[in-house]
Parts: sequence; C-alpha cells; structure tokens
Amino acid sequence: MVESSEPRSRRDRPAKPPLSRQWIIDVTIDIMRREGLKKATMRRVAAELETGPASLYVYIRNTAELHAAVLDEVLGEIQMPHDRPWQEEVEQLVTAYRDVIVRYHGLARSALVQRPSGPTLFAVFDRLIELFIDGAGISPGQATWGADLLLLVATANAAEHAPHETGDTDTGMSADEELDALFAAVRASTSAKTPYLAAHADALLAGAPEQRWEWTLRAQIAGIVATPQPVTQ
Amino acid sequence: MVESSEPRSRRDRPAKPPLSRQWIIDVTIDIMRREGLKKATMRRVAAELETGPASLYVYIRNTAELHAAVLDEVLGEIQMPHDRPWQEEVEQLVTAYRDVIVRYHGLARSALVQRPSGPTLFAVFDRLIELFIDGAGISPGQATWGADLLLLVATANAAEHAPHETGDTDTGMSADEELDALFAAVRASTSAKTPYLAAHADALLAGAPEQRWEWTLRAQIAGIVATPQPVTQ
DNA sequence: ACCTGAACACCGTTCAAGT
DNA sequence: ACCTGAACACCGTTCAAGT
Repeated sequence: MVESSEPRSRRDRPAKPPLSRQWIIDVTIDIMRREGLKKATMRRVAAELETGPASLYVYIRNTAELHAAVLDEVLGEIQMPHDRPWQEEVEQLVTAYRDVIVRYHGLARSALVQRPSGPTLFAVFDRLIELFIDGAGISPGQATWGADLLLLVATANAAEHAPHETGDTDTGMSADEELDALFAAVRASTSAKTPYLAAHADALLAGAPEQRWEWTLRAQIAGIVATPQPVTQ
Repeated sequence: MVESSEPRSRRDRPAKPPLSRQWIIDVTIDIMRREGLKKATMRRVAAELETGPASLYVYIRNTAELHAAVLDEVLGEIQMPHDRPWQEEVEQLVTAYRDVIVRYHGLARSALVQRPSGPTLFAVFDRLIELFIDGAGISPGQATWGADLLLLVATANAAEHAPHETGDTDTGMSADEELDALFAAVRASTSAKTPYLAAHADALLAGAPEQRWEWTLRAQIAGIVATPQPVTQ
C-alpha cells in the first residue's frame, strides 16, 4: 500500500514526476474521473505528465492496455460483502461490480472488448464461484460459467447505463432523454407490424432502474442454478 | 488516343453518385464488410463517395447515428424461424441476432452504447414477446423485460466474440491467442488468493463455444420464466 | 437552398536521434 | 540504455463561402 499523501492542488509538485506505470495509471484515472474516459487519451495523459506521448510507450503497450489497467485498478473500490445468505452476497457483489463500472463512465466499453483480467477481477470471480458451489450447491461447471455470465451481464448493463460521451460533454442527449426517445419510438411503432410491442409498451418501460436490475439479477441466478450443463462428449 | 475503357470494377459510374442517406449507409456497410468497422469512418466513407466529409452531415447527424443506421440495416439479414416449439424459436432468433452482430465485427460495441431501435430490431423484439406470452405463458412484464435481457446478453456475447481490430488488421492477438492468455492467467493466479478459481479452471474453460452459448440461452430462458417481477408500489 | 473546401482541434503510434 | 521530439497517418465536426 502506498501512503497516500494527496497532492491537493496537483500543481505543488515542482520536480518532474517519476513516470512509472503506476503513475501513468493514476493520472489516467484522475483525468477520467474529472472529464470522462474520452478525454483520457495517450496524448492528454502525456501532457499531464509534462512529457511527449512517446514516453508512455515505454510502460504501456497501447491504449487498450492502458484502459484495461485502469479498469482493474478501479475495481479495487469494490467492497466484498460478508456473512449474508449466498444469494444476497452474489447480488451485492455483482451490483458493486456494476456500480464501479458505471461510476467510471464509458469504461464498460473497454471491459466488454478487452476482458478485464487483473487480480481484483479474479478475486470477485473467485468469490462468486465459492458462493455458487458452497452456497447454492451447484456443479463447478455451472458455478464457473454462471459467475462468468453474471459479470458479463453486469458489464453490459453498466455499458447501457453509462452516459455516452460523444462530444466534449454529452451527446446532447442525456440517458433520460434517450429513454424518452426510445419510449416514443416504441409507442410510434405501428401496431400492425409489432402488435405485442405496442400492446405491452407500458410493461416494458415500467419499473424503476433498481427494480429492473434486481429482477435481472434474480433471473440470472435462478437460471444459472436451474440449468445443468450439456453433456460433453 | 485510345478510348480508355474504365476499369469496370466500380469505376464504371461516370456520373456522380446520388448521395442519399441510403447510399451512405450502403457504402459504409461495404467498407465494414471488407475492412472492418474501424475503417468505416466519416472521412473514409466520404472519400469513397468522392466528396468531402462535410457533405455527409447533410444526411447523418454524427458517427454514432451512422453506426446505428448501419446496425439496423444489417439486422435485416436475420431469418425469422417458424413453426417450432417456442423455446427453440426463441433460441434460434436470439442466436441469429447474435450471429449477425458477430459477423460485422465490432458493431456490437455500437449496439451496447447506442441502443439499436430500428424497425428490424423492433420486429425481433415483438416476436420474442409473442413467444414468451403465448408460448411460455408468462406475464407481459416478464415477457418484455425478458426479451430485452435476451437481446442484451446476445449483444454482449457478440462483443466478446468479435475480433477486436485495434490496428490495421488485428491486435496482433487473435481471439484464440487471447483465450490462451486468459487460460494462462487463470492458471497462474495464486491458488492461495483465488482457490476456487484455481481448482475449477478446467471447468471454466471447458466446452465448445456453441455449447456454452446453448447453456447461456437456456439459463436465460429458465430464469426469465421462473422469476416474477417485484411488486410495484 | 443546397452543398462543400478548408480549417480547427484533436487522435495513436513509430522511430531516428539525442542524452 | 533509456527516453523523446518530431513526424506520419489518420480522426470528427464546423462553418464560411461558393454554386
């Protein structure tokens, strides 16, 4: 653990920074937190470190690797739950995972493309498998595939809910406005061509986001526990 | 002077192309098919249309909208299954959806960020709701949320399986090589810190991709059917 | 009214050259 | 040996100006 002497104004550092892998990651997270993933570019990070972009390539292979490193670092914020019934622990752990990714807008995109594989992710993964095997009493096959599926769903959900930064700030369309747009599109869809969608648009758009996430999690767990793996030949 | 017969491949169009929204979309799909989503940029599309990039903005608001339009266009390839038991139809439809997105590498990323909402997607959505309500006999709430969840999982799965084009061609790391890397990472993870993962690495990595997808689909359907919605207050 | 050349403000990555 | 200035090859988007 590093003794965190917070640089409170970030300008009170006259000497040039160490320029290590960790320092690069920290600066990247800082930019992301303040201005979004979109601004956390190689060039921007290099500028913040008062050097040229080429220097970063001594420590980081490319942008994808930088984002992956940032993701695992940030996953460290997850609080592991304890002493709860196994279902509750699974739900809390996966929700915590999702929330971290949502918090760092846009990181979800990286997570879906370049699978996170750092130590923190592995710890969460391990705990989920444990809960499934010892708590739910399902087979290692179901438990491991289930844990994987749960993290995939959490990441995808986070990607949907993250504000999409297209321009300097928003798309000019907030997540809420976009929901309204979807609402309108669903309603406008000709009843003749999509009768079920038209008839049940209310049902589709009902419920608070938390209720919906709760249901999603429960459906995942129920499905994972109830579905045996195909027989391998 | 010899009358130079133009190379017939795509140069046999002496008049300038119409330059409509549809034409832009078609050219974009063509580039994507040949060189990947990464190459299907505004500038590149404009160049292919022998005009400046500014001209595209008369018909398309921005890059995100272009990709969304392309996605819905491409979704037209989906074959709707018929006259099968409802579970089978759900599985085939969702698999077809996923396969289309996988086929256009990288499109999955757009799909997760900017929710596809074209007529084709709505048609698939409608059919899924129908199958759930009339086939499975579940509530409209479960049916609509379930259909939404299924498409989310399919999109996320496609995003994972799509080759990530980081450079001109590959990342220098194919999907297979990456799986090997993950395998190695899982194995290398200290048994002391992640004992369950270490003990069940084989189970995690077992099974052919199709078997795994099959299991994922069945787990989704089982969970959706078995999980009632929370009571709305 | 419709279209677009040219400019603005950026990117990632490489490599020859410096210390 | 380690680092980086400068270059290469691109981006998305805007807007004043042309037809």
